[in-house]
Order: sequence, then C-alpha cells, then structure tokens
Amino acid sequence: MYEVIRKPTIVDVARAAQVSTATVSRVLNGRRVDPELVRRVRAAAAELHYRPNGTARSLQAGATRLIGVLVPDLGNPSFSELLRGLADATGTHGHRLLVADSKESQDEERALIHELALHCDGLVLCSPRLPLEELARFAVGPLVCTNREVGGLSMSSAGVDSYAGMTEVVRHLATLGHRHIGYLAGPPDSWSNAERQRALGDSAAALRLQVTVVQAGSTSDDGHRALPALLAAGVTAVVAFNDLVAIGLLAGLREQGLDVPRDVSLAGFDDIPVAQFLAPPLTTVRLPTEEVGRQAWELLREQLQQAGRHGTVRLPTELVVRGSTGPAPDTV
Amino acid sequence: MYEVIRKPTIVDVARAAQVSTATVSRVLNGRRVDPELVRRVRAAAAELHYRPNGTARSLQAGATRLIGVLVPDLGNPSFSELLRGLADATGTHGHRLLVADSKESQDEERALIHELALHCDGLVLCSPRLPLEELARFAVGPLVCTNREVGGLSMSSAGVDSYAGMTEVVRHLATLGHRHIGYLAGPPDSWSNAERQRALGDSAAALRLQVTVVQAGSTSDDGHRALPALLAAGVTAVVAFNDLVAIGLLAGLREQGLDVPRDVSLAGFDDIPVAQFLAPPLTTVRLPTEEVGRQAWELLREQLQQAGRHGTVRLPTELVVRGSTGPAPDTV
DNA sequence: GTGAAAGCGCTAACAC
DNA sequence: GTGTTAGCGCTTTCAC
Repeated sequence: MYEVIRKPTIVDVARAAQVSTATVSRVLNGRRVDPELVRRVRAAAAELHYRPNGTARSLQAGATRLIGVLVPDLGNPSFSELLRGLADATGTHGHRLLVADSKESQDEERALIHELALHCDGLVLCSPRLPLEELARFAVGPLVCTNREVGGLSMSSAGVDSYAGMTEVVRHLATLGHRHIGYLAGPPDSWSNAERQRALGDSAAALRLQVTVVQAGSTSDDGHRALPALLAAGVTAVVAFNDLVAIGLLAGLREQGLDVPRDVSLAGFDDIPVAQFLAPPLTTVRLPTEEVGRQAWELLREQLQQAGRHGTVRLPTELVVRGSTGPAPDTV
Repeated sequence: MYEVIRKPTIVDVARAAQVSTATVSRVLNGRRVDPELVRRVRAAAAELHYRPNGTARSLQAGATRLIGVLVPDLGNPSFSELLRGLADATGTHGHRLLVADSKESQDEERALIHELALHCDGLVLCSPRLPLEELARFAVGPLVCTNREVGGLSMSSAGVDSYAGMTEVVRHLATLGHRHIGYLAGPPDSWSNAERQRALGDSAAALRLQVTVVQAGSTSDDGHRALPALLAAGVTAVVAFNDLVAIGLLAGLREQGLDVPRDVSLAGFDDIPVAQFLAPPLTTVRLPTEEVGRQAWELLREQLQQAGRHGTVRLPTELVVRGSTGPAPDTV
C-alpha cells in the first residue's frame, strides 16, 4: 500500500471503497444509499483521511457561502462588535465571513472591495469611506452598507439614527444649562460623523447654543490631542465622535486638573463596554452596533434570495446618562 | 443584443472579443498577447461587466489564498489587535482572512475548525480551548496556534511569554512591599491563564508571598463581580488576567470608596489602548499582540512553502508601570 | 502568439 | 439504488 502524496480526492475514496464517485458524494451528503456501501465509503474516507474540497463544492454549487466584510479599522471596538453580530447571524445560516481592513484608506477600500467580490456571495461594507457614486459601481452583486446613507441606489443599508442620538444629547446638555458645546469631530470621510455634526448644528441653532467644532478622529489619542483647542474655545460641555475619543479627552482634562463633570461635561457615542467603568462613568449615546450587524445580514439575505430587493434599516439610539455630564458651571 | 442573465464567464468574453478563452485568460493575467487582441478583450470584458470567478481560479490553482482564523471572542480588543496584525501581514502577501468566532465554546471551536479547513490554505487558531491531543488531529494542514503551547506536535505556535510577564509584575509588587496578592483568573480553558497562574505561584513561593486566586473570566463584568471575594481575602494588590478584568475591578473598588493604589494596587495584562487613559492609568504587562499576529503569519507561510516545517515564536512582554500600583498600605 | 482541449474536485442529471 | 458522464469557470499544456 503506497502513501498518497497529493491530497486524496473523491476519486481516491471511490476507488478504495469500490464504488462510483457519485455514491461517495451521496454518502457524504447524506442521501439514501445502501448501508453496506455507506460503511465502505465511510471506512475508505477515514482510512485516507479524506476531506472534501470546499472550493470544488463552491464552484459546482455556484455559491461560496462566504460574505465579504470590509471595515475601516479592525482595532476599533465598535467594528468588532458589528463583526460579532454579523458573524453570529451569518453563522446560523452556514455562511462565513471574509474580513478585510481598509485602514481608513479609500484606495485600499476600493481594491479590497474588488477582491472580496470575487470570492463572496455578498458584501457588507462597514462605514465605507468611498463617495456614493463610486460605491454604486459595486452594486452589481448583493451589497449592504452600514452607517452610510445610500440614496436611491440598488443596495441596502443598515445603521443607527445618529441624527436623533445627537439631538437627544444636545437637548440633555442644554437642559443642564450648557450654552457652548464643543464637538470632537470624527474621520472626515465618515458619514456618521457628518450626520452627527449636522444634527448638532441644527439642534444648536434651535436651542440658540454656541458650537465649536474641533477636528479629532476616531481614537483616544485623537481625543487627547484635541484638548488644547477645546480649552481655548471655552466650552462647558463636549460631545465626542465616539467613546474612544471621549476617553482620550477625559484623561487629558484630568491631567489639566479639570474635573468632569464639575468643570466640563463630556459625552460620547457607542457605549463601548468600558464606558460604564470609567471615572466618572461616561454619559454616551448607546448604539445597537451588534444588532446593526445582524440586520445587515438580514438585508443581505433578502438580496441573496431575490436579486435587486434592497431595503434600509435605521435603528434607534438611546441616551445613557451617567456621571460625566452635569450642570454647567456658573459663568460670570 | 440580448442581456446576459447569468453572470458573464470567460466564454462570453471570448466570444464577444472573437478570441479563444485561452487568450482572454492570458490578457487577464498579463501574459504577452497581441496589443490588438488585448484591446478587444478589454473592451469585451468591460462591455459585459465581466468579473472573473475567484472560486474557479482557486480550484484550478489548487489554493484559495484564504487563511482561516478562529478566535474565542471577537469582542475582546486583544483578539481584534491580533486580527489586525494578521490581516496586515497576510494582506501584503495577497491572502485574505476567513474569520470565525467560537464564543468560547469547545464544540463550536471543533465544528468551525473543520469547516474553515475546507476552504482555506491554512489555519490560525487563536488561544484555542480544545485539549492538545484533539488539536493534534487537525494538524494535517498548515496550522498555527497563538498563545498555546503545542508540545512536540506538527504545528507552529506564536505567543507571548506570559510566564516572564507575570514574574516581573509580581516582583514589582513585592518590591512595593505587598505580601498578599490576589489573582483574578481568566477562562478556565485558557492556556495563557494557566501559564500566568503557574508563574504567580512560582514567584510567590520564591518571594514568600501569599496568594489568593479568585475565578473571574475575561470581561470587565467578570472583574467587577469578583470584587467581594477579593476584599474578603484581604489582599493589598491584585493582578488581573487581562486589562478588561482589571477595569471592571477598578470600577468596583472605586464604588466601594477604596482608592487605587493607596488602598489596593492593581495590574493587568495586555496594555489595551484605553489602559493608559484610566484613572489611575493602569499598570500592566504589555503584550505585543499585533506582532503575534504577524509572526503567526510568518510561521504559517513557512508551512505553506514547505509542509511539515513548524516552529515556535515566543515574544517578550514588558511591564508598564503606571499609577495603579503603589506601596503597600501599612498593616497593623 | 494563438487556439483546442484537458483537467482542477465536486455534484447532479440521466440512464440502467 | 448505483454508475456514467457532463459540466461549474478557469488556467495551462500542447500543437500549430
């Protein structure tokens, strides 16, 4: 008996079991087959350490059961959470995730979308940074964007209502007596950021508040760096693009000997797990990020079942008031 | 001109360009071809919106350029970081990541490994929870484990030197005068946890320190819940399985009116990004997690190039002393 | 330099 | 029930 060097195929199993490849296939896929033959096939497969080739199956089936996911930054906990929701939902339907990180680069994003599309049945683009008209070109296959408006294009969209969330947090701050609010802006290409900034502008106008926008980013370091500009502006409350940014700012304020919320109130977006454990616990707009992932899969599944059937899901946010926001300090 | 309903294949392009499929293939893959034909093929491909089928390519090539990655919890920032390193490294070699989350379940882990293996050229198992002997059965293809000893088995291993890290942090605490140290243990199946606990035991014995181990887990909630047991034991310093757990405990201590580090010193593992922004900033054992991901790819790549060629990489840790550890309180 | 044809490993008609 | 065979879409000899 000679060792098979190359990986055993269904042909090898068939030969060893003295049956046809069709029978092997049937046994492997649980079709009705004579018990004796089942036994022989099973034995041969085990003997040869046979493992079916997924690629060949996919080619034959015309589908890979792979879903491509593109995120701007794998390190951001809020994308991890989305990924988790997505992995969970797709997993129950036997689909797996092909994950790529565009590192906030539009060029990478473009290249990766092209590449992922070759291997996947559908694509989920998380907070894509590419302009809408360019995204439209990829809408040839099943496609869902998260946290990104898609206009009337033939793709689906799942996201949260950032506008309402921001409106709510601004109202909360206004109620506490704050008249000058700072905003630590997120990545310039981020649609969520634009949406939050727009809501802030609208709310501030309606409530006659002053607003100072400082460009930050999406990480704690970005928030930390933004402190000086914020202090110079003389705001009494700050809303950060996300919790990570808020955390960086919080640390900076503490280093300056400023107390939160006595001297400055602070709120974030996301409600990442650590938010509640900070000192003070962070007031934040909770986003159902994991649920966005699950909804994205549902939308994609609809497209998979019936091409061209796209929809939009916008999930509500919830203001979680904790210790980092308080009454505005008395002003002279 | 009728619309092609099914996706256009290389045959459609060949027909439209009046050339053979071989020529189309050559053009697509940048082989030498008559410029005029190149033009025609390009035009036809564009006209038909042709996209090559990645599955067919993979089948023909005998490789998918897909790497399966299994993590116990996608929500844990330290796995995100590893994923990032891995995505980065594999990406530069044209490989993509097939990601699955076992949710800390051994059954899921087993099932997912089987499934991933069908579609991938190689596997990276992050902190696998399955017993070693079972893992060995999967070592038929290229395989790398992270943060897991693999004995003499035919697989590679990339990880950090948890033992040395724990030894260092214990010495640090002993130097500060602590004589009774608490350990918030991680997931029971985690090899890293076992390693850290072993190091703690050894160090404590050498330094004649008392140790109290409290079972926690890997999340902040786990750390938070462990507080009562720890207080009852009367420790003056605590080492947590990871930073997340430490954060939960830190919040709990604060709620009890206890000051860190005046009343209790606290240290974690990982040095996740928020660690430095906490109040007080967290003393922790920094693990080069992203680098572990990169090294895992290098080890896998070696196996891909030459079957059976496995190795082990153990990266050094670094104690980062911040504000959460201080002198032991005077004891009566 | 180009085309015809074989074949990657599997499944699904289709005959028997 | 089981075997034979034709593909799935692509790349790659091998002739020409």
